[in-house]
Parts: sequence; C-alpha cells; structure tokens
Amino acid sequence: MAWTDERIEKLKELWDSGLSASQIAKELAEGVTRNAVIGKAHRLGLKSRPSPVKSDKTKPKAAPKKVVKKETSKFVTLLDLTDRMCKWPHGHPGDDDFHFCGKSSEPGMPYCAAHCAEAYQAQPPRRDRRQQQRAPIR
DNA sequence: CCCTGATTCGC
DNA sequence: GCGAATCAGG
Repeated sequence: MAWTDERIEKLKELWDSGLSASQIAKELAEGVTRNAVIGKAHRLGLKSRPSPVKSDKTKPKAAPKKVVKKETSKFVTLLDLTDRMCKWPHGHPGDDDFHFCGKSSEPGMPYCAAHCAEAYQAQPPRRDRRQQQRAPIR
C-alpha cells in the first residue's frame, strides 16, 4: 500500500485535527495500522503534539517533602513470610503498605487462629433458609 | 488491559 | 520509504 498524495493529504488533515494515530488508521482503513500512520507522520515531519510519552524530562524534582518516609520497613512483606506465619493480607497488593499479619499460624494452617476463624466460616446454606427466620412457635 | 506516540531496523 | 516490533509512558 503506497502513500498516495490523497492519503498523505488526509493523513495530515486528520493528524492536525488532533485525531490519534489509531483513529486515523481506522479512518484511512485499507490495512493501514497506527504504526504506519505514525511512521509516515514522522517522515512527513508532522509534529508530535500532545504526545504522552516522550517530550521533555523537565523534572526539577525538588520536593523534599519534609521527613519523607520511614526507611525501616516494619511490615511483614511477602518475602518475610515463612510457612508458619499468618499469611492474612492487610491492604492491597502493590500498595507500599501492603503487608501480612505475620503472627504464628495455627499448625498446618496458613493463618493465625483469629484469621482462620475469619477465613473458614461456613457459609449458611443458601437454600432452605426460608424457615430460619420464622418466629418461634409460642 | 486499554490506550498514546517514539524509535528501531529489516525489508 | 515503509511499517511491524518494540519501547516507554499514561
């Protein structure tokens, strides 16, 4: 697929319109991918516009932030866990305060007694729950 | 995971 | 010159 003058014209037009490369690719169709669009746009010298990535690394990054953090991680992290530690999670994975309970687990159990109780509650039967709520006779 | 444009490199 | 693959960030 060659870049005819028509296509190039349209490309410029759409690009200037602020459409994204993928949008333009869809618009032009004909087996044109966004990569093709971007590649051509570059060759044509079309600017980079609100390009998310590159741009400038103008990052003075001078925000001391007053007493940043505690360097001594007091949390039980995934790496700290041994098999006799309670693996009950606190927080969300990925958060830097994500950690585990870490207390001694019950023998053979992944959690401490308290968290075993949390984890292993039997779910009340979903069917046949109808009569449970009935007021005691008499 | 979805998206963005940028770059590289074999064709 | 072209664009898929890859990269790098949102």
